[in-house]
Amino acid sequence: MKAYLQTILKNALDKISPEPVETDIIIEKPRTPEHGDAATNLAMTLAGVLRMPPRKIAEQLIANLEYDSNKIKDVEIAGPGFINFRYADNWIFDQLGEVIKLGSEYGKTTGNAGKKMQVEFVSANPTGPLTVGHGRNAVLGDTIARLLEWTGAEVDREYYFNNAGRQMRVLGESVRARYLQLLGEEAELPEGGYEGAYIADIAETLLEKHGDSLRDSKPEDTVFKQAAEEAIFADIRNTLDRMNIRMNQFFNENSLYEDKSIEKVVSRLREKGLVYDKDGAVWFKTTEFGKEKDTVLIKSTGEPTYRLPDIAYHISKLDRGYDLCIDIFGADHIATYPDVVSALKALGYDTSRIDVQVYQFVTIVKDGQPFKMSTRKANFVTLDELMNEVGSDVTRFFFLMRTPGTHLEFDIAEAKEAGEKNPVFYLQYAHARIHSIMQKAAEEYDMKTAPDLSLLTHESEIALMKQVFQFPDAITLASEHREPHRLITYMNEISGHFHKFYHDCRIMGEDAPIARARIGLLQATQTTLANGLRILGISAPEHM
RNA sequence: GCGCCCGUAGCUCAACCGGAUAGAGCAACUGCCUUCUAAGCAGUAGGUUUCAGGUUCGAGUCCUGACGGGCGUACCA
Repeated sequence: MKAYLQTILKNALDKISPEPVETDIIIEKPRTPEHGDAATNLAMTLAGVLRMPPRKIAEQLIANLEYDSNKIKDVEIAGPGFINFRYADNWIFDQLGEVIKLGSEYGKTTGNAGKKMQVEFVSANPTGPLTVGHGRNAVLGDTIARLLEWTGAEVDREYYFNNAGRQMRVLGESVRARYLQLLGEEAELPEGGYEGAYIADIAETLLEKHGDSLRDSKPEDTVFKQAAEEAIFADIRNTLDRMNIRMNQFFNENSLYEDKSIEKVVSRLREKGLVYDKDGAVWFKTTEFGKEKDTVLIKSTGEPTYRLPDIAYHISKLDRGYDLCIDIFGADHIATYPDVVSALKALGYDTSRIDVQVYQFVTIVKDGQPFKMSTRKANFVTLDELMNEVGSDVTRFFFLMRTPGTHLEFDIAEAKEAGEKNPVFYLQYAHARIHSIMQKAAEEYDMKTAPDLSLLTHESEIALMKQVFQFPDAITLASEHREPHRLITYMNEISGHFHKFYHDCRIMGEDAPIARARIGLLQATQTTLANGLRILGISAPEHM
């Protein structure tokens, strides 16, 4: 419908304008029902270009507007120059029939059909369990991937990690210390070691597996680190699994060293004259790209900084042929990606294929106080703990319901108490209620007969139908902005319209034709709710 | 110091490239279950969108400055 309105408006515009006008035609759903079902501000945006008052332009547009009366019932000028449209009844009923027919496919669009995309997210190094601090990243990345899938794209979910750095070395040494302690030896955690109880657990399984044969091990022996990495990754995968997140690939930073891509990046940049040696280190001329200082790529110790593998990693992504690569980054990475983009651009890559989404940090509030988390010091609330308390639906919903760009306050106590008050239940309850009615109705009415949907004339029925039709637009909007909360806003609205309808209109006890028509509307609504919840990765329960 | 992000009801947050009367939930108050799930519905109250200017037909949204908060600004990741 949106596209249809844009087309007929464009045609009308071509007729009244002496010269072709290039402009985006914006169709919005007005806030208040009195302003119709759809509206455009086209006449107002054109006032400057055409040098005419907006209302005058609107009049001419309408005079030249050719539309199908089976789709549009009414067009009017309102306010300072808005053009408001009202949908024809026939169109509404036809659409509802379509929704019922499409079922679990309803809402899928083709905007990104044929495109291969990748979302990289979580990407926490395996030094400890996933905490609520990782939660926002994990849920945003997965849901954005789902949204893109619904717009037709083929999407890979990738987890990037590094198991070779100093962090991991300290992790291994921490496990070794705990292992020796279990053997009764005097052993201390290394400087900055990991204090969490999970380290001792890993040491214990090593003891069961190897007995005391590792007593004479050296700190640099990798058996401890490997055991830790395996155990922690198993834990992380399990946590992600509980949240309905399944990665397609875990990408090890180390492979970029093994296949020499790191070296190649440096030599390629050097060829371009963007790299030089100074004080034993290798520098990247970021001043060429407007930065105040150049940046070190390889330290004088010979160890690269994280930027270098980051560049090589993004080259790998682009070389793998993705049309679009989305990075989900916390605000702490905000300063790093411009260097990556600069390097890629300098090497001739099309950086429009890279899309960095930065979300703001979550402030954890515990016992009424801001709570600073540290994996090393084992000051954290894990996602598993949170899910044990409130389940994965509430966990996902909580991280999705707010704009990624604003700070989010996460009060542990509040989340745990959420229980019946949680807004996710508002959506799920609507779904469960419909299921319950449908079951009862199936006993009473013949569900096989085709419903006469034109019997749906109640104010609440009309409002609900129109809300159902907004679903594909809501998905498109959320996926284009990479903002899942926009879909949640929509889901809240449709749930509200359903609950109102439920209150105003009955099924059971009504005459068969009207009951049958309402069941059709319920079916479409339930489909929409179920599909929306599926995109959000939240269950659509049949009973509550 | 400099850069990026944020500031909306008592609290947590919406507001679709700048559009019509800034909306929800929680908390408070008032009604609605002998009838399909009251985890619901209807209503009342709550706002100088942090502040001061500017841009224009129109600003919560864009620009400048101030104030407040977060994050960067490493040969840490």
